[in-house]
Amino acid sequence: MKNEPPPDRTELHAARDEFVTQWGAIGSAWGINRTMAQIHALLITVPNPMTTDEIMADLKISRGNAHGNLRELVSWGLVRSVVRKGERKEYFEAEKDVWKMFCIVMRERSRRELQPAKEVLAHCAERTKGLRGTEAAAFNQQIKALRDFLDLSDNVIAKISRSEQSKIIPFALKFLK
Amino acid sequence: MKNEPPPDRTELHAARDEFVTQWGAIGSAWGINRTMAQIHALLITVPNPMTTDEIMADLKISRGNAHGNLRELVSWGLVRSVVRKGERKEYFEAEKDVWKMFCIVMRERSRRELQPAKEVLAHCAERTKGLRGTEAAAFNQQIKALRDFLDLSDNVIAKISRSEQSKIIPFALKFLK
DNA sequence: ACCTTCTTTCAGAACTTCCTGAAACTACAC
DNA sequence: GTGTAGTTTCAGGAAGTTCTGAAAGAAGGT
Repeated sequence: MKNEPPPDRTELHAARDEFVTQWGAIGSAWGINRTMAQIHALLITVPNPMTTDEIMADLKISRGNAHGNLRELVSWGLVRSVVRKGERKEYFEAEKDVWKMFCIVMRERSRRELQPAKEVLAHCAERTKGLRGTEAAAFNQQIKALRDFLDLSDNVIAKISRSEQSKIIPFALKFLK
Repeated sequence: MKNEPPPDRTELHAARDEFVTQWGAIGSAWGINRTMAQIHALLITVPNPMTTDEIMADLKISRGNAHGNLRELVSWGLVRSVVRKGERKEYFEAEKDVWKMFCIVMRERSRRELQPAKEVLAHCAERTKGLRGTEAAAFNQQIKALRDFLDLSDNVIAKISRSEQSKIIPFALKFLK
């Protein structure tokens, strides 16, 4: 019941493997754990939800590794855990819509990295705002420029990711150039 | 000639130190080497170009470390080296315009990370395009969605960073939401 | 209560990335 | 050529990150 020989299964499997491997490498460059990127790559190109054990076997990784990274992906909202009725095992499936993936990542990165950055800047501005002298003025101005920029980024991300549709960007693109 | 006592130099210096430290930490989260982020933070908040030795002393880092990261910043285009006539030392100064910084970073990351990703996807699409079966079809479709998304991103980055002015974004922002 | 299946945790190992300090190199001046 | 000021390189070590495997913890079934 599990093995009607599917056409070109081997080649498809190999291609997916390549994608998973390479995607992991690319993830690293963006500050994302390699295994996490691999699990994600696997789940978005696979037709059905997978269990921890299947993922372990497929990627040849340990239980602890698979477990931790799956939790992380779930906490980002990129992966959901699904339970099939009558089964105790937990299955995992990824959000496959590329646009939604993008919005999730932007929202999360904004929350996790832009906000802290803004606080740092606010604090620096606070402690130097009373200082006199041209050097202090220049420092303050630079900090302000950075703050304004981050506020703007925040805004863009919020707006883009609220409008849950991909048509917006090609549309807005027309106004640029 | 070097030490007219500047107002609040100490507090300003401390605030800059805080900024440098924290910015380094934030850089890490974005896949950027901590020291590189710190040197950059230092150079964008300092009034005059600095030498390698001054940077080493300020950040308490080794010559090799300072040297390598300065080269890297120069190769990104975020820092320029300037030579003062009659002096043999090399001075470094950062691009301070936040908008230009942003464009540089986007262009570089696109070149260094988006392009490789696109090649990976192109190759995966190539090897599976002839396969039959619904699973292969789904795989192909997903790869295509990713490619389209990266192409779009490329476009956005190219257009935004070509129009060398920050007014564009707030303007385009009006059309969203 | 006990067994089975699945999940979670975590100490230490493996790996990767980054940094240091010293030596080699370059270029100019005398 | 010798000296001096500055730059570049790199082997080895330190620090940081990720992974493993085993053990402990749920949760349900009989």
